[in-house]
Formats: sequence, C-alpha cells, structure tokens
Amino acid sequence: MSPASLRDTVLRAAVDHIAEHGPDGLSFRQVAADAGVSHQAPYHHFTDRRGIFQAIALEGFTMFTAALRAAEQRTDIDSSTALLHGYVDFALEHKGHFRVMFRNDLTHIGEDPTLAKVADESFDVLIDHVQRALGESASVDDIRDRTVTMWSVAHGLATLLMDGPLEHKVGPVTDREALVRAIAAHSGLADPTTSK
Amino acid sequence: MSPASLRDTVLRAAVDHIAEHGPDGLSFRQVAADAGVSHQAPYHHFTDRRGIFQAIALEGFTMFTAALRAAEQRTDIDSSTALLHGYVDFALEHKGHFRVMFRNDLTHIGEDPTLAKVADESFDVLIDHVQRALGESASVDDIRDRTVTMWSVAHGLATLLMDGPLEHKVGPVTDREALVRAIAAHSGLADPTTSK
DNA sequence: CCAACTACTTGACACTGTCAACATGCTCCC
DNA sequence: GGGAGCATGTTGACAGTGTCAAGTAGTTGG
Repeated sequence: MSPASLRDTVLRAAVDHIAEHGPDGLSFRQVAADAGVSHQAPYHHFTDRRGIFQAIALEGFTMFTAALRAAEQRTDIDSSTALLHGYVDFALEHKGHFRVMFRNDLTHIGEDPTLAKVADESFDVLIDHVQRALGESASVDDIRDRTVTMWSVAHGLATLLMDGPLEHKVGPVTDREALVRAIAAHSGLADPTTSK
Repeated sequence: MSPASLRDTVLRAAVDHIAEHGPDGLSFRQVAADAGVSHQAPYHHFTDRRGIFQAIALEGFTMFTAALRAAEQRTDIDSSTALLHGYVDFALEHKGHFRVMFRNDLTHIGEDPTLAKVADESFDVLIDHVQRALGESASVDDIRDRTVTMWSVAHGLATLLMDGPLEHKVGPVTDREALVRAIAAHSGLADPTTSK
C-alpha cells in the first residue's frame, strides 16, 4: 500500500460510512479492519479520531467553495437562485462531507486554523455574492442581513432535506429544481433588482 | 429515590450535558454515576441509550409546539416574524433538546410513532400559520412552498446561530431581536399576504 | 401468604479510542 | 557503503463504553 493510499482509503471509507450511517457510529478500528490493516495504522495519518473528521471537513469545504463558485456562474437562472441550488445540491450529493462540516463538536474548527480558513472561503462566496448584488452603496448592515438571510435559507433547506423531517411532512421532493426555484422566489432571493 | 425521580434526574443531567458538550460524548454510565446509582439503573427507565434521546426529543417537541403557539400570539410584531422568533429563541434557549430533536440518527424518529406524532404537531403550527396567512384560495403548492421557505429560514438561522459559523463570520449577534426582524423582512416572511 | 412486579444491584462480554513499545523498509548524508 | 533518522506499520495493553444476564430488596394485589 503506497504512502498516500492508506490515508485515502480510510478517508473514503469514512466519508461513505458517514453518508449512510452518520458520523457517530464511525469506528476508527472498523475502518482500519475494513482496509485490511491493523487498528493502529490510521494513527500515522490522523492524529486521532477527530483528525479524520477535520480531514473530511477540510476536503469538504474545499469542494464546497468550488461548487458554490461554479454554481454562481450558471447563466440559465439568476445567480442567487443558482447559489442556493449549489448549496443544497452539494449537501445532498456530498452527505458524507456535509454532515461533518458543520459539526463543531466533531471538528473543533476553532482549534484548527487551516480548516477555519478553508471554511471561511466558502462563506466568502456568499458574502461576495451579496455584496456584488447590492452594489457599492449598500450599507454594512444591509449586506450582513441579506447574507445571513440567504445563508439561513440555503442551510435550513439543505439540512431539512438531508435529515428527513421536511420530506416526511410535505411529501417526497420529486422536483428539487422547481422547489429550490420556488423557495428562491418566495424568500426574496431571486428579486431581479438585487441579482445580477 | 422515588420512582419517577431517577428517570427525571437522568433526563435532566443528559439535557444539560448535551446543551454544553453535544449529544455524542454523552455516556450512559457517566450519568448513572453522577446520579449516584449503578450503571444499569437507567435501563429500567429507558430501554437503551437511544431511549434517552427519544425521551429528550419527545419532551423537546412538546415544549417546542407550545413555544411556537405562544410566539404566534404576540401582538407587538407580525405573526410570521413572531413565529420565526419563537423558533430561533427555542433553539438557543433549549440547546440540549434542540440538538437532539433533529438528529434522526439519534432518535430514529421513524421507528417511534409517538415521537413522530409529537414532532408533527410542531410542524403543523408552521403549516397552519401559512395556511391561515394565505387564505382559503391558496393552492396546495403555494402553501407547501411558503411553509418550506419559512421553515428553512427558521431552521437555518437557528442552527447557524447555535453551531457558531455565523457568528464567527459576521461577528457576534448583540441584538437577536433586530437580526430576526431584519431577516424576516428580507426573506419576505413578514406579512406573506402582501409579499411576492 | 405468596406470587408478581418494580427498582435496582453486581458481574460479565465485546467493542471502542488511545498510549506504549517494537519491527521494517526507505532516504539522506557523512 | 553504512549507519542515522524517519515514515509506516505491527502487537499488546488499558480504561471506558453499551448492553445482556442473573440476582436482590421492597411493594402490591389476589
């Protein structure tokens, strides 16, 4: 097994497991056993159990930033709706990462400057977007409030869709595209005067 | 220790612990020890570890429904903003419960009809509110979309405030009242009958 | 009065994360 | 070339965890 391979094997196994069963049941020893390696081998790639989560979150936020930036470039829908779409789609398509990224108790992001920086870049995509949409004359407070609004809608929708209570309550979402579009409209996100 | 007392003691200790350290570090044996009782005693009140979380979620959703209904009655602000306020305030004032309520992996709400029913009642407050606000003529789709929007904003804001990334990014929220009000306004939540 | 039940105990088991000490191969440098 | 150092892995041990099993007081009801 080449140098980076075991690390990668463990990481992918962990992400897959988390996507399906959540982060809590994840066993350090189990992933080691699944990789056909001794129970201590992963310790040479991650300082401890938390290290795996930090690595997953790091990878996740990196992909997240790229996904949001890419979504913003869509030309078929207004950029705010596109950003909302990108946020929700990423969460649902990368559950293994997303489930960890916002779990402070798992990552202790405050104690990991590298991780904090990468996470910041993701959020900056949102802030920059709002800033650009509102123009130079916008007040700091206005930018803040709109960013928080957009972020709340996106994050709330993503987590509600991912964890189930929403679908259980309002029925299965057959057309995510339409739902996201409707919510963007209803939440004032897609207002033509504030989008590109 | 009287009959219901140990159950209550364990429950309260668990809620307190979760509010401070999250649900994952919670140790069945530790709470038993803290209560000055043998490590197996709690099993007579909760079938297993999950049973504690189900009990917490049950209690949580019951309080949540009451809190949302109470918030809706406020007369100083419009009822949609009030509901948003109620949602966010409950989350931040009952972290120990809220952290568990939406963690399907902890409660397995689908396997517990009683819990599912109580949770449904909470969400019904939102649905009923939107239905009442939109009036009889509103289409099913419209009600659904607006409910999901409102729910997303509320849930997103609550979780982002609770887990920190928001405050870390946009600075500490000194005036939650004002922030909630601004978000309600920006997200078209305030007075849904005249927005859009 | 005794059988059933509730509330709780002690004891054991497999499993977990982590510390420690040891093996093995690769690379670098004198 | 050869040894030092390091990365990668191993086995062994430890305390702590959730949970099954069996036993013990105290209460209750027929």
